[in-house]
Amino acid sequence: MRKLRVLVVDDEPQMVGIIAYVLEQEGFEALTAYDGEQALLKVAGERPDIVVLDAVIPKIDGFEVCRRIRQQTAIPVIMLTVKREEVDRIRGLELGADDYVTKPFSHQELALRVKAVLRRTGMDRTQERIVSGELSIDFQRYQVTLCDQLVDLTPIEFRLLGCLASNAGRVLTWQALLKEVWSYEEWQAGPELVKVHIRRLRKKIELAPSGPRLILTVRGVGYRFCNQIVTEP
Amino acid sequence: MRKLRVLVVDDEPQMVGIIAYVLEQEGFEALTAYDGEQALLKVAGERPDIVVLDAVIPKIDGFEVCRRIRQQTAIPVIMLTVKREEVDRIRGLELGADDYVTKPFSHQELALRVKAVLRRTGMDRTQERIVSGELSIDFQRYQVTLCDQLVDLTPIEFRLLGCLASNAGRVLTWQALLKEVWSYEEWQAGPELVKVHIRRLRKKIELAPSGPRLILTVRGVGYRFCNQIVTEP
DNA sequence: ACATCAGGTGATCGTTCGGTTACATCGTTT
DNA sequence: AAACGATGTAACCGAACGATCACCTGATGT
Repeated sequence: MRKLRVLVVDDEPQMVGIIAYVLEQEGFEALTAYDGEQALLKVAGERPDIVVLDAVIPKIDGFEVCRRIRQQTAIPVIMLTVKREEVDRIRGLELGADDYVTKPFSHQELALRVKAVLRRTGMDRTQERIVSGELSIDFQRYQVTLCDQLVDLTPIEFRLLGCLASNAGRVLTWQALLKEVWSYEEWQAGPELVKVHIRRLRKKIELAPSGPRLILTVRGVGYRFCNQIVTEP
Repeated sequence: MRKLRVLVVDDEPQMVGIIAYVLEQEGFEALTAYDGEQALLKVAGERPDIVVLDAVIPKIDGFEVCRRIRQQTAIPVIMLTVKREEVDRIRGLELGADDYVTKPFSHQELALRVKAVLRRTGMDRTQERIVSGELSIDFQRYQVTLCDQLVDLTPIEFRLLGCLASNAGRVLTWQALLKEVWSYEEWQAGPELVKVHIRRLRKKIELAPSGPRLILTVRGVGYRFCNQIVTEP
């Protein structure tokens, strides 16, 4: 499960350092930039999951940076400002920032806001458990239970299931799965690899492996994890 | 809820005073020492929960003090140095310090680091004991008992157990353990180091070392401390 | 109805990972 | 100086794991 990446932008290196440190403690990966130009470059090049952006920065100011980011991408932005009164004024500007935090702020508060924004925007992958009917996946314990019985999965099986389940409802192609689960490019292995592992996974978690109810195959496309009970014809 | 106790060591009384004040504001209890000899005596006599240690102090220098503390106890240490470049050089020295802070530092930052280290190393324990079945870990006395019998653990073994037990249920990779128990970066040692120490620890606390019930291995991932009885199919 | 193709199934083989033991090193103790 | 205990390193073994293949099954289209 990939770490979420935060781009921290501020002109004071000390502030950047502290914020980066705090967020790293909370399990994020921190990227840094010290002016508006750098910020936009890093956004384009590194594709962070969220940006924490000071309003007053050199080259291009924070508001403009925010506007451009939101114009070109869907990456959420949290803005830092000094004055509380400013917040209301800024909100009117329709910059599209997802949240505003006034300096000074507690570190806890910032971390909470970052998480909250990610959760709201649906980018949150920090989820620790997925429960779907009789099946429960615990990412912290690396444990899967089916009808309250422990199921013993290998690392790849676990990642495969995790990948499918956290995209429940969506169809994933074998190429996508290769990339997510194996970190392979599609030329590094064929669809057989995925097939075999899907098979083994089904054998372990499906009550009737030949009539799968959780991992459904969408012919010609890929596989889809389903949490709803399917009515049989 | 017991207050966590911090030993602050520096040769400048003023600096000691400031640090102590800041940490007291944050809810810690502060002890003080002004040279290396005093520091070691206080560590032995008072058993603080964490030590904040300046590099340049009389009698015995900070690095040596750090090394000795970590050799004889599991108490985490934060070192203060003047030069930022020094930090990288020192990190390589395998002193085992848990974090490094360069002067000058903001008070906020120091407090934050202290808390972070305590959280990471699992020595956070406002809780003083962890009891899991026949096993009991006493963080105040640095003692572990198994079936009411004292078990003699080395400092590393104690830290390892403490780290696993205070993250009970969560799987910790060997990289994470290296970082939290040894304060190593992952290139400084391989998985063998962790393997061997896990083995030694199991030999001492597991009733049947080959069928471990407390320290479980999750193949391909890491180790997990388990406090619940798992029903096998 | 038949050919074709995607997906399912089972077996096999080389590799990896964790457990284990033995040994080298360093500091401390006697 | 010798002995000991704690720690780190290296080598080996065996079981578990993962990749590939060969073959089967069932759907689809002409």
